[in-house]
Amino acid sequence: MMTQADTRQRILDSARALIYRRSYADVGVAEICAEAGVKKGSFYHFFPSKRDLTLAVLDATFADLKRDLLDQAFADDVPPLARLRRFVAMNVRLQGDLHRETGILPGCPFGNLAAEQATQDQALRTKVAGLFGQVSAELRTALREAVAGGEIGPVDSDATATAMLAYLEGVILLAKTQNDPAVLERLLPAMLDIRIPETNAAAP
Amino acid sequence: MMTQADTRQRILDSARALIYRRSYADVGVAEICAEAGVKKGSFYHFFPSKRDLTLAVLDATFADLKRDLLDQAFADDVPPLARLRRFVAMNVRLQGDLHRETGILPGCPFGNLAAEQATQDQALRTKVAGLFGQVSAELRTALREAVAGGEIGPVDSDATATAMLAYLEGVILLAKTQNDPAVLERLLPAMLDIRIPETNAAAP
DNA sequence: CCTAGAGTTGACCGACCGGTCGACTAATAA
DNA sequence: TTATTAGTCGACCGGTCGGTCAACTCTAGG
Repeated sequence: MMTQADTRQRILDSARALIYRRSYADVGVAEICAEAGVKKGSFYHFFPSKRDLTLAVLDATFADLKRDLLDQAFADDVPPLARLRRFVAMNVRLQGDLHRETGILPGCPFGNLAAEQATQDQALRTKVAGLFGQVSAELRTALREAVAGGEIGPVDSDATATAMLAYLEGVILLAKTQNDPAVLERLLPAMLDIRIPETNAAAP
Repeated sequence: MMTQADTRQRILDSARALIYRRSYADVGVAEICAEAGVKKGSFYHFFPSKRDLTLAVLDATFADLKRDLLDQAFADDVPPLARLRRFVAMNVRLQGDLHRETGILPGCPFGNLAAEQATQDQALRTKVAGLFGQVSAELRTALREAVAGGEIGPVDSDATATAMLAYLEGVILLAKTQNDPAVLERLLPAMLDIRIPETNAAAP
């Protein structure tokens, strides 16, 4: 058959789409296999468990996110603050496109999984925590460069970056709850104004 | 027996605790019944379905939240901004206490459910959306009074209230992902600085 | 005292869960 | 040619899922 050894990839793709549009617990191995046109025996040839598959899905999702969103938004062809604006605009557009195409606003694949599984599966929790860390690192770099370039005053770039990520996640969650991309359009630009000042740890 | 007609309440309490510490999908009716010391048949005497039980759980959770958190934080014994500060402090303390007692940071019961079920169950989604609306209404009132009293400059109090709620949800989600209440302590106070200005819809 | 209905019980349902396994096929390497 | 091995397949596992049901007990009202 023309279906060579990309079986693993098809499983990965199906799982990613299904879990993203629904949830981890609500999508079974059997359904993933059916979508991928693969039998269950083959599934367990490539992945030792549904959990391990999900870990791989997270990595694949982040790889695409980095290529299509982070690397584009934070490219240094514009000043740091403009990169942040671009990042906001791309997030708004992304969820808006998804909503227009599917009728649902699926939210953030990482946030969704964390909310669902963080208290039950430490491996999934720490994996998501690591990916969040990579996103906030991009924000932090942009913030540092904005401070260094005098675009903004001094801030705790680490805390501010995390706060911006938190705000992004929260706005996306609210938009998902209302199934309305307009929430993102109205609220997300305020992410750019978040500032957490440095704590001067200067003891007497 | 002394277990009179509070059966319904025991089911409600067990379900609430289990779903909050784990997730909607991972907690089964059988487990809820076992915790409540009730047989499955009795469960379905009081609730037509697991979904309807969850709707009731959400209402009960919000009722307690309103009594123990919203009514306390937004009492008018202090100026509006001080109420917001109190609201922040109470949220930080609440999640911190939960983490200290159980070792896990369970996050927001509404946000968790929305992230898990918003794309699959419209009744649950709109229910959570309504509860979020009630929380942001409290924030909005405080903001309006802060503006009216001159504590802060003019803002779009509706958008700002929603943005504050989004930030709260996002910070709680990040803290849950890292299972670390320190995230809340460090980031949540910045909620008070969020401002979304009015859009002057003045057409020419 | 009798009846009606609320509440309780536990056995039971079909479907599905994540995961296993041994038989098989096809390609590769010695 | 033969031995090895990665990949495929589908039947199968015990357990659990949400939900049903007929029979039962208890209690309040007439």
